[in-house]
Amino acid sequence: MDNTGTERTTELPLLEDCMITRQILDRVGDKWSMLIVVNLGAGQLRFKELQRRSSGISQRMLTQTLRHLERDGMVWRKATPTVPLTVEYGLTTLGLSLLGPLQTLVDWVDSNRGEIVEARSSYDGQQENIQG
Amino acid sequence: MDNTGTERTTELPLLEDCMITRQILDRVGDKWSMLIVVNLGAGQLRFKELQRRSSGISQRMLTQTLRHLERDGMVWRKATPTVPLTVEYGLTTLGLSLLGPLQTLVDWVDSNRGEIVEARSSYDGQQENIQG
DNA sequence: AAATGTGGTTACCTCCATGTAACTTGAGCA
DNA sequence: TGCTCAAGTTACATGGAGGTAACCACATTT
Repeated sequence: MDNTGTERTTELPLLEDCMITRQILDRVGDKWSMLIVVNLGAGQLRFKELQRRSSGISQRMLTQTLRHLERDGMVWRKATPTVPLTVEYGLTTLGLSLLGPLQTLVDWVDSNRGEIVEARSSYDGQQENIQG
Repeated sequence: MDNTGTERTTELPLLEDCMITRQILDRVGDKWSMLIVVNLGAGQLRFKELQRRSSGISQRMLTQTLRHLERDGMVWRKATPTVPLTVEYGLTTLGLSLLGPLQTLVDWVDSNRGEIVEARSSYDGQQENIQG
């Protein structure tokens, strides 16, 4: 209900929505976000434990990914001022609700991995024949 | 279970599968693939028509994205040697089967866009207070 | 004094996805 | 002679995602 300047209640919703959708899907499609969400799906975790379970991620990328997810309201962060510092991360209601759609996609990949791999070999084989 | 070199039928499926899953999700998450798949979802299209419907994509990226999707067995290509050349693109059975999971994800984003945008504003507001 | 552990930040570098623009092919058409 | 079309290919430039490694603060342990 906040109109900047003159009323624009239902104006060009498609273009802006499309951009936001793309931004969000970019997040879903980035290298670590989905892994983090899935890893937090089982329950809250501390930073180091989360890093251990997300094999290969660096501190820098874990922090960055968590910040992005926190900004988007998928993940909460709770720091306890013990020594050393204790920080817990977990999924918000929003984050939890993403697990379903995500799982649908992962299941699809699992079901079709064979066919995709086969298609790739087949395609690459063709290319060999065409090129040198 | 560890045979290096000899028979390896169901060996370390997790690691390799995980990588392939990631590769495929990377494709899903790239800038144009999903748009192309959705645009082809309604039926086969010629190159230029597909480009027109995928607002903003360049010839180069359209070709590249289509090649990737073709390689993964999602899209078929049929060139007819007319003059000028006529090329039709469409979704394979595999590509069509992806539409469902994709739609699930897009629907989730549509349902939660408001909450995400709000979370972002809120988060950015906090940051302003903390930083200068 | 020095190492350890947690949860970061910062500087720096590299590679790749993407963008822009020019060129190609081959027939038709002016 | 040159322009146009479709469907690309190629060369070149660039931004940003991601990686590496060093640094920090603080208290405890060795």
